[in-house]
Amino acid sequence: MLALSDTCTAAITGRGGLCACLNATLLGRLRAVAGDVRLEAGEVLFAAGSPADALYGVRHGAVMLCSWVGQERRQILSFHFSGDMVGFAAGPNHHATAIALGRASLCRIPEAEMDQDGALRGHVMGIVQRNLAQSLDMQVRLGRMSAAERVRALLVELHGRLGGGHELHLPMRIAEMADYLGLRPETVSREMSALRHDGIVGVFSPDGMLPILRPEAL
Amino acid sequence: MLALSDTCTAAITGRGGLCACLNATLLGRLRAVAGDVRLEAGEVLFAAGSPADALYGVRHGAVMLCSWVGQERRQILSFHFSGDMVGFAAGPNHHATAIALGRASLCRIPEAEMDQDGALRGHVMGIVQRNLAQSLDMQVRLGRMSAAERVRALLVELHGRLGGGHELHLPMRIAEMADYLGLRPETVSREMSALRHDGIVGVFSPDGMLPILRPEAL
DNA sequence: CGATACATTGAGGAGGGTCAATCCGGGTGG
DNA sequence: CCACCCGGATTGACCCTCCTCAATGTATCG
Repeated sequence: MLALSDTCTAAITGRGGLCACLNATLLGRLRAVAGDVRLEAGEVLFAAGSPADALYGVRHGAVMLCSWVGQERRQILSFHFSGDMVGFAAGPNHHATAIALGRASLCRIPEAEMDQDGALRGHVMGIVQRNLAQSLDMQVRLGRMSAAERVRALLVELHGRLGGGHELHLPMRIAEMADYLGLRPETVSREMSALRHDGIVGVFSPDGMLPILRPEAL
Repeated sequence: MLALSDTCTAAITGRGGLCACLNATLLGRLRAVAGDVRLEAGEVLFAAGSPADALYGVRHGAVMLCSWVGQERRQILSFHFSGDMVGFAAGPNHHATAIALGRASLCRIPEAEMDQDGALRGHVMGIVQRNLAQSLDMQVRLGRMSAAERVRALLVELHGRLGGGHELHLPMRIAEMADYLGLRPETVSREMSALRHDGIVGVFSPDGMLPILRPEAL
């Protein structure tokens, strides 16, 4: 259980994950040191302030990175799905809290492993840069887009990251979408209703399924 | 002019800049390959879509990273002052435009140089991670803070980054602060007036000087 | 079948956007 | 030396988007 499972390799190899493009030697080294983490919905992977001593690769499920202003106002900084990495920190400690959105399994790569391998570092560098680009995108949405535009942008993003098609399985609730988009749940719900009335999406079923009737209209 | 000047070294060594903590050998190598860029106010360092083939270190002056929604709505993603680095991109091309806020001078380090040195790469990695943390902070501000809180947060940030004291030299106009904070210039001006009425700051003179009367009250 | 959790919808209010007038300092030209 | 102008900051009045609060609907679970 301490080695990267085959399913992990399959999952993490896709879409620019950590293990993609690594040669057999490196992959073997990683398998040898990677730990295994399993979380239930709502469980904390790491908390803000805790030591940042490992990177995590999402095998199955989804994880979100959260930050709080006071005790009440939550901002979700990012969603991480199968194949994504979480756990980067600028300093010795995490500045945000990572929480599982549903049942999730991840592999854990100790920080120390990074220091020993140049190719690995370079690879991780690319991932961090993509995370940065993603965060800058969010700055634009939060700073300059209307509620309707933000909801559409989220659906476009998730449609792309979760593999397109005419049905989208959203692993989060309306409340999480709202806290990601800097809106209230009621506002997100209203915008979703508007998209439904325009025939762009279908009904958002409680199990997270959202039919995308006209993907191009998003 | 193609070597890092002493003033550059002095500037970039501070506060986690690129050259800080590099040993003499590395610093020498960098001096040998670093180019020199001088910009007037409003000039473009690089544009969105142009090839990302170099990193830049700000010697003097200030640079901002901008993104546009349509042709009208501008979002300023970050400000970069003396000692900061700009130019990271997730792909082969820039996703945003870098513009000088006033007269600025920078050193230019070709991308190719990165690939040849592990220590250099590791150093740059730390800088990218700090940029990411900064961007995530902005997500929180833009998503969950009121206009008053955003303006105060900006002043706290600039007060810290521009070297504290009881007077702050802001290299940008109200319009740029607004586009950074996701607000309108009128709103920023109103909040600054409120801070002035509360005796926390003084009058914002046209040359960019802002007295900070009670730094602790921010 | 009630209880709970969440989505949805409605009504009303507030924060910040929009538009416009005024102010203010600096540069220019007579 | 002064009048004029120009760009940007400031302030006011009004309005709109989104928030707030509350009621209702709906699916899941004990």
